[in-house]
Amino acid sequence: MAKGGTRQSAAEPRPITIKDVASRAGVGLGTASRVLNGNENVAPHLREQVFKAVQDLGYHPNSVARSMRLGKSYAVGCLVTDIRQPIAAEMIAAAENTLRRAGYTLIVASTHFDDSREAEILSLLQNRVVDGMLLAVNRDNDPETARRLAAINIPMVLWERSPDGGFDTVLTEHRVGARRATEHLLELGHREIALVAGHLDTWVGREQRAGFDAAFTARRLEPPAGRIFEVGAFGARKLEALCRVERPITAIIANIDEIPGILHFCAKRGLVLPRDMSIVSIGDASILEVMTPSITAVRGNGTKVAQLAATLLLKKMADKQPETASERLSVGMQLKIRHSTAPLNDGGGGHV
Amino acid sequence: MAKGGTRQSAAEPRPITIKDVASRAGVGLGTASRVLNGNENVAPHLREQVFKAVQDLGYHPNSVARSMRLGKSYAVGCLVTDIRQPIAAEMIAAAENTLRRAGYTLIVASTHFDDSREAEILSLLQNRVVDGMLLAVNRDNDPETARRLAAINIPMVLWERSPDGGFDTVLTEHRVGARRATEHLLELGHREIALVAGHLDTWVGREQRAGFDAAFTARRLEPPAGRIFEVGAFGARKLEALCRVERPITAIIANIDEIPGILHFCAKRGLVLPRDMSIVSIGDASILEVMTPSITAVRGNGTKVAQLAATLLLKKMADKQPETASERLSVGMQLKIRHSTAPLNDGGGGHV
DNA sequence: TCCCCTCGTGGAAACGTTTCCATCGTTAGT
DNA sequence: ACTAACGATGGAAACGTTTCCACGAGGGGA
Repeated sequence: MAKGGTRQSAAEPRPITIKDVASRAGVGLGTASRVLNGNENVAPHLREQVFKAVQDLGYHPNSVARSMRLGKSYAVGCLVTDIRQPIAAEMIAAAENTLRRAGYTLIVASTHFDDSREAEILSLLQNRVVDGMLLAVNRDNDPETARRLAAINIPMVLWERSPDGGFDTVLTEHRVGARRATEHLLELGHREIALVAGHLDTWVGREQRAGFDAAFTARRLEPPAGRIFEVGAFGARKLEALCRVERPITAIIANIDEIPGILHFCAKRGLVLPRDMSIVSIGDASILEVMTPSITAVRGNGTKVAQLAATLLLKKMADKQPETASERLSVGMQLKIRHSTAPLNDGGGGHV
Repeated sequence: MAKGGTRQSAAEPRPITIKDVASRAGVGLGTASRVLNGNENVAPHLREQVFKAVQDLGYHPNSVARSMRLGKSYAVGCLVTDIRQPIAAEMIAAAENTLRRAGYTLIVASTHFDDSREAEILSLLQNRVVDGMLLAVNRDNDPETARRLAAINIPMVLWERSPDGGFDTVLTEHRVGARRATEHLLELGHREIALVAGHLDTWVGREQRAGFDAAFTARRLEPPAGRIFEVGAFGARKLEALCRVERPITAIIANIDEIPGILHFCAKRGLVLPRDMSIVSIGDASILEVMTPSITAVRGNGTKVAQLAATLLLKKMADKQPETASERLSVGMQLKIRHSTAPLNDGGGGHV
């Protein structure tokens, strides 16, 4: 119908630019820009006029244009496996906090264990949409990913990933954590201990296994064979099998995500904690404290890790010369002994 | 020392632009741009040459420049109160998923209950750094915030916030959820029920109270006075008081965040669940299923809420005419009856 | 008194992209 | 065979900002 109508009449209002501000304030572009950026060398009355024009027009600077001119986006990317993991959320929150204070915004992305997404996100990076990157993707033995990472030439800090790649890394002492958990159980007399740890192709998973083994070998004990599993590749069937073998397990060290399933299994099978089974969680949460029985756990400090990582990233981004050597920071773990672990019960097992 | 050294020698490598690609491919800028944007009207051999040049040079388009030219950033902001709340993380994950599929990235920010941060973030918006916004900030009775929101003229969808403001909203039926939880307890014979709900200045909190009251009044019962609390403003002391009054409470409906504290209190005081106290959680988690006893809960569906919100936002962003009326979508809640709720025990209370 | 330096100011240039416009070559139709 | 039309192509313009450069005024020192 209105095909021939005046197009101008329905035109959207043109956004207000710094030019509008300058002309309204009766000054040049340069002066307007200087005022807005806090440059001192401007006459006070002109400064006033510019501020008034900004008020009158409701001007908001276009930060995309600013980014373009400056070659900086003031955005930091953060790539995690899954935001829904409480530890990831904790770290994101802490990183965001630190970064925001420095004027950066955080762009969050999840890979959800999908490598193609990881590649997609990493390519976003190279589009310069971010000035730096926090990476918590954990598969670190994939040569393709490593190659891609090495090809990125923006500041980047890795979380919980092998520090051997020459990148800046911030990590939790998972090896020490796992070792301490294991030692705790060994001291209680347990020998038949199962470990449900991170994936083998992640640094975290390997460290956990190393700590587990170290606790045994330091006592001249043989680490139990066939008792080590990956998260996800574990469940009631595996547990059932472990309870049916000649020397059934009496203790489990498991990632916090696996704890609900394990408790469920124990309850169903009539195993009473900690009498028939001792359990240590890798990773802590307030709910573990108030369960019956409360669950012994090794706890990291995701907030601290993230703060360190963010601070390190800020440093790297501020650094003009990217020649400085890569840094490696680590944060300890703490064993919280509660009531899900008890001395080994020599009795005839937990069959009801 | 090297003050007078040749500056050029140490110059950082100039980024590769589309101009470089064009000249290397022996074509004009326009052609290069057309190839990269999938425009069909380009001779196949030129297309080849351009792709080859891209490969050779390792060219990555600068998306900031692209945003600037297009007036679109392909970024969506997401403002939540606290990423660490599992429900928030769930929603962020789902929203990110949906948005990424449409080519958008998600910028996440937390207010941490700090209004000044909220303002700060909202002003970021107006800098056009995002094309749309998902808002889950929940204080909705603050006139200042409402004014600011109304002043923003980019597409925006609100989560779990009063739908009366004329904005597009997606929300969970918290009123129904609270009502169902309350009815469940009433049917079990409980009358002295405490409610620990969201803040009064949030839509969620008000809806929860309304549902709670509605369950009572529908049965011609008087809603209990002095038994309704806000999350955070609750704790062992309040609980203690509620157990010491003339008619002590026999059941609690509480936000999932408060459940650990409540369980802790009950354990310490020797109250056995569900004999001495029935508990319903508002919000669900897998851990609630496997606790002893397992915890009855009303569960929402954050994923669905977020998907709806993201889809709605995409629609709004694609819409040229922002004249369409505001929409309101809602997602139901479900009561999961487990073992933390039981018929009222008429006995003499739970003192051990 | 003249010159030089400094400080404040305005405007052009540049950032890297997309799009529009003009041009050129080719093909088809009369 | 000539013209008209159309499709492919190259390059200028524009997006909104910051920065650099040039210029002018004013003041102080010689």
